[in-house]
Order: sequence, then C-alpha cells, then structure tokens
Amino acid sequence: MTRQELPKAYDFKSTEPRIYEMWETGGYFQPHNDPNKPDFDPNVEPFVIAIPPPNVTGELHIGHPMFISVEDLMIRYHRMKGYSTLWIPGTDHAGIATQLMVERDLLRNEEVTREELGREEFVKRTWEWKVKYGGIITNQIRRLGASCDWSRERFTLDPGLSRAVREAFVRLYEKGLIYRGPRLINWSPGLKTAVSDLEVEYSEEEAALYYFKYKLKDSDEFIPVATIRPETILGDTAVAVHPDDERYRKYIGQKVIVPILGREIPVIADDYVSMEFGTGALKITPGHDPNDYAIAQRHNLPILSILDTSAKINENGGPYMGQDRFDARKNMWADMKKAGLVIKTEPYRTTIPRSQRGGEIVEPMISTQWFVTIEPLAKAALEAVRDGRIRIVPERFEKTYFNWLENIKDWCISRQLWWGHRIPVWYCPDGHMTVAREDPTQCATCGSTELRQDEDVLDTWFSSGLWPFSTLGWPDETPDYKYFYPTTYMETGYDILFFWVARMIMMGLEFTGQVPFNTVYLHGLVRDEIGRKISKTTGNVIDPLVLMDEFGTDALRFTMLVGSTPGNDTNVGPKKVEANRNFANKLWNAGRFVINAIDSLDTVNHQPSTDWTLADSWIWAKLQQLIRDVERLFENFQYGEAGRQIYEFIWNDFADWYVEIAKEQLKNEETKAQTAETLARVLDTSLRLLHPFTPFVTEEIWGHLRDALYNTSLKGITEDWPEALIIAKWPEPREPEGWEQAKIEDFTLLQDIVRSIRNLRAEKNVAPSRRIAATIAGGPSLDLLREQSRTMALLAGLNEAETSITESLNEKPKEAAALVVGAVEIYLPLSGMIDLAEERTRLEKDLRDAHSQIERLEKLLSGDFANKAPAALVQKEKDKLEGYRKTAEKIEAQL
RNA sequence: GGCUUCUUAGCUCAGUUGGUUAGAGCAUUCGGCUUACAUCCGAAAGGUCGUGGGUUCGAGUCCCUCAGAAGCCACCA
Repeated sequence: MTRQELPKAYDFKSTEPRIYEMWETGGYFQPHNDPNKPDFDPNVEPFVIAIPPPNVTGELHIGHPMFISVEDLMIRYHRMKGYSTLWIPGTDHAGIATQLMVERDLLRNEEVTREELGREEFVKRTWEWKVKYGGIITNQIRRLGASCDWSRERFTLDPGLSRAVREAFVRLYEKGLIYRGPRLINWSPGLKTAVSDLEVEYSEEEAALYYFKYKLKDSDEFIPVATIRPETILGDTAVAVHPDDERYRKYIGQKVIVPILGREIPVIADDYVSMEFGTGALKITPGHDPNDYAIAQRHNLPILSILDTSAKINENGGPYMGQDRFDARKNMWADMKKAGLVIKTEPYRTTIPRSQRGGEIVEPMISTQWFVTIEPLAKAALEAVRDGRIRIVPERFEKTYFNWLENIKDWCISRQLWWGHRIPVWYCPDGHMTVAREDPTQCATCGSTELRQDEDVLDTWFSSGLWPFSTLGWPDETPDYKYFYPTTYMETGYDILFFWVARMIMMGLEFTGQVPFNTVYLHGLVRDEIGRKISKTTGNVIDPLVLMDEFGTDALRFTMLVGSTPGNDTNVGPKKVEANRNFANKLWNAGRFVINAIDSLDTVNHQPSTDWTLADSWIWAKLQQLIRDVERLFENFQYGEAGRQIYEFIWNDFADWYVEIAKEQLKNEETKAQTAETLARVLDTSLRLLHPFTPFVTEEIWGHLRDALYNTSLKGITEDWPEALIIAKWPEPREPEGWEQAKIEDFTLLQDIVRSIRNLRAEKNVAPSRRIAATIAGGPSLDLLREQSRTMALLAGLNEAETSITESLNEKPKEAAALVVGAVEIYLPLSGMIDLAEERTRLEKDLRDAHSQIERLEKLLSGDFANKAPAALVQKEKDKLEGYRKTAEKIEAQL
C-alpha cells in the first residue's frame, strides 16, 4: 500500500493480524539476550514475567484483557528500555474446571459418565479435549497483542512441569512437611472431592434455627438445644454447656438420649459454649463441624460420620440411611415433632458454606487426605515481604497478606479427581508407603512388586505454585533457570493473592531458596459499566472478543490501562472502548498528516534548523515534560495516569495546537522543513511512549513514518531507528533546559488570547468563516505578539491585514468589543454587533473577577504564606497578583 | 467480630512526595463538513471534592469522628 492511499479511518481489522504476525515471525518476543545462544551476555539485565496461566480449555473473558494489557505494557516498556525481556506464556490444567467440562460433554454427547468410562479412558479423553480446545485461549491471547515468547510456552501437565511437581512433593515429604491422615475437611458432595478452605465461599442466607429437647436419661427433664442442621443430631456425641451455667450445671456428667436413635451421650462442660446464645446448650457433632471437632478432641469424644460421599445419610443414621441430607432434615424433624421433642423453629440468617465451583453446600467431613504442614513455609514467606525482598503493589495488600499467613492452617492438597498430577505415593499389600520421584517397581520397605499408586491427584494450585521456576526448567539448573530466575514482576488480580501468589512465594523460597519474583503488582477486577460484578446470572457479561471486533484491540487495551489504578476495580463498557477507538483513529490521522507533510518535502535541501518557531519550541518543551512525567509515573506503577497524560498530550497539545500551526508553517518555505522535522520527531517520540499501551496502531504508523522519512532530506532522523517500533529505544527523560519554561509561558499567553477571542466570537455568533479585524495593545508582550501575529490571526480567525498591534493605545477604538488577557488588551471592532450595555456588563464581571483574585492574593501574601512557603512559590503568587493588577487597571481604563 | 477500599460535574472515573482558579470521557446546550480526522473542530454550562473536626502558611490529597456503599478474612450452635 502506498502512503497516499492510507485510509482516512484507521483499519484495525486488517492491521492487527498483520502486525502481530510480523512481530512473532520477526522473533521480537524472544529475549534478545538468550542464555541458550553462543553470544549470550550474562551482564545484560533480564526482565521476566511468568504469565498467570489461564485454564487450558478456557475462553477469553473480560478478566484476560486486563492482565494481558498490564503485563504486555510492562514487558514492552522494559524491552524498549533494553532489558532482555521474557514473558513466559502457558496454560493451567485446572483440575476441577476441566474435569467438569469434559464430564458434562461426555454426558451430553455420549450419555456416559466418567465412572462408566473408567479412569484411564477418561484421562485419555481429557487429553484429547485439551489438544482440541487448548489452542483457543492462547490464540485469543495473541489477538490481544501479547508479546510473550511462544517458543517457551508451558502447560502444567507437561512432562517437565510434572517432574517438578513430583520433585516438590517428594522433597516436602522427605522433610516431614507432608502428611496423610483423617481430618475434618470440606467435602464437596457433587464433585465428590475434598476442597481446601480457600475453595469454600460463605454466603449469608435465610435459614431456620431449630429448637428441640435433649431428654435426660431416665428422666422427664430435658436440655433445650438449638441447631441449624437437625439431621446432624444423628452424629451427635455429646451436649456441651458452659461450666458456669447455673441452668445446666446439675446435668454435667449425666447422659442424654439422642432423638430417634436412642443413643446415650454425655453432657459435658466447655468454655467454648456461650451462655447467651441460643439456649446456652450446644450439641456436639464432631464428624461434621469444625468447632465441635475441636471440642471432641479436648474431651476425647468419639467422632461419628453420618454422611457418605454423596452427602446421603449413611448406616449411622438409622432409619434415615440412604436419604439425602436435606430430605433427612425434613423427615427427622417431622419424626421428632411426633415424638414431642420439638420446641420451635424460628427464621435465622446465617452464613452457608458453598463450593467455589459447583455452588453446592459443602459439608465438613472426616476424611483421609494429604496435607502440607504450612507453618514453616508461611513463616519464610512472611519474612520475605517484611524485609522487602518482595514488594507488593499497592502496599495495602501486604497487610492482607500478613493477616492470612499469620493465621494459616495446613493445606489439604489431595483431590479425589482424575485430571491432574497423581500423588507420587505407592502402597504395597502390606500397607507400606513408597514415595518416589520415578515410578517405583517395588515397595521401598518390603520389596513387594504389587504396588498400587495413590488414587488422588494434587490440588491444581500445588503445581501453579511452582510456576515461576518450573516453567524455567527447575529442578534442573538450566541456562534459562540460571539467567531468568528469580523472575521480576508477578502481575495478577488481588483475588488470587492467597490461592496463588502466597503459595508461589512459599514454594519458591522452599525449593529454590530465593524469592520467585521481587515485585507483586495486583490489578483490580473488571466490572461492568455501572460497577456491578460481572456474572452470567446478572446477564452483564462483557465479551472482549466482541469489543475487539467492534473497536479494535488497542482501544480495549487502552481502556483497561487508563482509568484504572493498582488494586482498584475498574468499570468497563462499550462507551469507554469506543472513546478510545476514537483516540486510535485520532492518532492515525495525526500520523497521516505528518506523513503527508514529510512526503511534500524535497529530498535535498533541509539543513538541521536552529531557528525554531515558538510553536516548535513549545511542543518540544511539552514533550520533554511529558517524557519526564511518564517516567516518574511508570516507576510508581501509575500506568493509568501515564496513559492519560500521553493521550492529553497527543490530542490536546499536538493535534489541536501544534498541527494547526504546522499547517501554516508548512506553507512557508523558510519554516517548512523544520516543521516537518518537528512533526516527525514529536510523532516518533509520542508513538514510542504510547506503544506499550496501544502496540498495533503505533507500530503501524511508525512504520509508515519511517518509510516516509527515508525518501527525504530528513532521512538522518531515522539513523538509529530499528526496523520495528517494538524494539525501538524508550525516550529517556532529560533535565529541563532553561528555555523550556519561558517558551511554555509565552505560548500559553498566546493560547489564552486565542481562546478568549474564540469565546467572544462564539458569544457574538460571528460566523467561523468570517475573519475579523483587531486592535491589540500588547504592553510588555508586544514583541511576542508581533512575532506571533500570523499564528494568532490564523487560530483566532483574525484578518491579519486589518490587525494592528501596538504597545499601548491612547484611546480605545469605538464600537469595539474589548478583551483583557493578562496585560494584553484586545479590541474587536464588530460594528453592528456591539451592545454597549452588554459590553459594560461583561467588563464589569471581568473586573470583579480580577478584584476578587487581587483580594485573595493580597490576603495570601500578607499572611504567613510569604514567610513560610518556598520562595519560588511566593514569587509565583506575587507575579500572579501583579498580572491581575494590570488586568484590572486595563479594564478600569476601558470603563 | 477483624481488616481494607470507596464516597469528586447528570453518569463512569482520574487527580501518589500537601502548593492555593479541581480534570477527562460520556451525556447536555450553542456554532461549524476549516484542504489529517464528523471516530472531527470551536465554544458553553455543570462541582460547598459524603459529614464534622484536627494538623499546616496552605488539605480533594495527611490524621481522627460519624454516615453510606463494597470487598476480604474469621465466625456462636
């Protein structure tokens, strides 16, 4: 495509795939300094991010663009800064989620359950599923422009990573930090597996509190007891009261009769029981309640399980055996009513534990599971953040992190699933355990060759916890591992701080002896346009693919990055994305303008100019300011604010002012070349600054810009430009030079004058096409205004020939509207449009404004401010005061 | 119960070493197809920065109180 044919609107649809292809095949996503290659230089600093691996069979949702945008920005920025950047992509096998998906599919299409299929076949089918759908998510991530090194893509069930998992398990086991045993765990009856504490969500719901009688043995007396789950009465092994409770003290040590079943259980005393709550008597069901479990252990009570793995009542439930837990509740309560044991029920609001996955009510159950003794790991992980080896951004999450780790409980790592890393433990017929890195052929204790591997798989987060180093080759000391580990940033959502981040820190420290990353950056969650949580039931799901189809990837990325601050949730909706699509188009057209300007240059005659116009100097000074601000903001992870400032510079300063002035300067042979040069340089730098935010459109324009320059006398600009923006050098901030501030002030005066003239014209309904005459008294700005008269006339719609600029006027023009900007007086002779009374009113208002400012500033300067504030600041205010005094003076003269 | 965040224009939000006239996008009103862009340009209107107090020469910004909203963690049957 020749540049003359650049379309008027930016065509992201054809551009994005082409650019991504160019990047990927060009090898730009791979670290430029690769430890596996002969020219490797260990002194080049690496910058590494391990991607939070999405579910292998997942599909893009609105959370993905958030983290991809942030991480890609971090990577692109550091790449441009010269780091050897590596962004390791990959996917997670996501045990429960994937297994459920495949199970559902099998049931729907083949009407077969996983049990009918058998373990081996089911796992085989799941692998097939993975192969079939595993590429969807990674391709969608490509579409987002992610510059990750696909040659290093990993999957948590890859052989290498599986080896890492075994290594980790065996090491912990050998260190005595892994144990197996019956404990009270959270059981998901639908999924038929244990889940960890973190995988249980509590929701407040309406329930009922059931009051009933616990009859004393051989007596008509009873102890009233309240419960939310009457069916658990079947598993009661005691009734507890507070030792000081006068009401029940006499019963302590006696026996009560379990309703319906008739079992005798003791009345015990325990401080845990609150005398004020309920009836003051507590039924103890150690098999199905964590607190009761603790009490039972203190009192050596038997532990009775009444539920099977589907949460149906088991043989301990007498007549209710085989009934679902909720049916049993109803039936049992009805039977108790008949037996005269019921006191009352009342509505009660309580928190119900539900499975994070299925949403079903989770049952605390006694079950034999594998656990990690977490305290020593947690201690090290706490220390790493406390002593600053790991920084968490935003900082407030450190408190959350500390809180959780300080109260952490052992981690249940076994799951009764088939899809995942099988626990590397084998049992012989005599019950000996063999824990091994490689599949053993005989029992380590007795040599028996009849080995059966443990049926359970590991919690998905166990393998994710190794991600930053297992992806780099650990446990082997590969070149990648040695150079790229520890990684640099860990970027993810605050919602998985415990699930994932804390565990990576614990496991990283334990297995590698190093922190797995030095900075944790937590982004907020994406919400809908009006701040609601996104969910299928609310029906407010936002499909990022639709947004990209409609507005382009850059627009979506920019929306994610701008308007969000670290750790805070962000509202996203099509309106914002549309606005940012407009920005991409604005940039595109600014680019087109610059390129056309360059194309119109001849090929020889340009010498580097030193005679810059005010506008040239001004835009350059503003650009330098922007570079400094962006650098400062990036250092503080304020990417949103940085993006906003670049946006404002490009649109408000560059496009709205400089480009408008450049149109005039380009018509003039004397300023033509330098203007083209300024346009080119400013655009180039802007594109570099913006590239980490909106990589596609910037790369595309930059390519055209480079080509355009190549054929002109400005070719020299591109001397050290690489072949693609993605690897171009990041603009380095410079110390502000003395002239910058002065030029900015001069130009700002010009802008103020132009704006007030435009304002007046709009008020007076002067047709935009009509050029009007003006008489201007420039005062101390006389020279500046004379020099800029052409620019001023152009921007404000003045007739230059009929505009006179003098230092001061002896008398003001008749029939003219008057404006005062600082010390500059402007008269616009709008004959026939001037209403003298109206003029007077306006001037009086201006005068009042000036006076109120004078008053404010005089008061300010007469107070302690003058003594205590920094001198420069005081001077600034003094100058302002002086300015307002002059303005007031001028206005008074006019009245 | 513990911890955290939020409350700024009609709407959604920025505003991070405290600096004195608080910004953007969208929406609204008025005027424009000005030769990069109508996915645009110019202009306007709109805010006691939740409440009350404190620190300071100076507070949207720091501290405390209260009110409202949200989240995380732990949980008395």
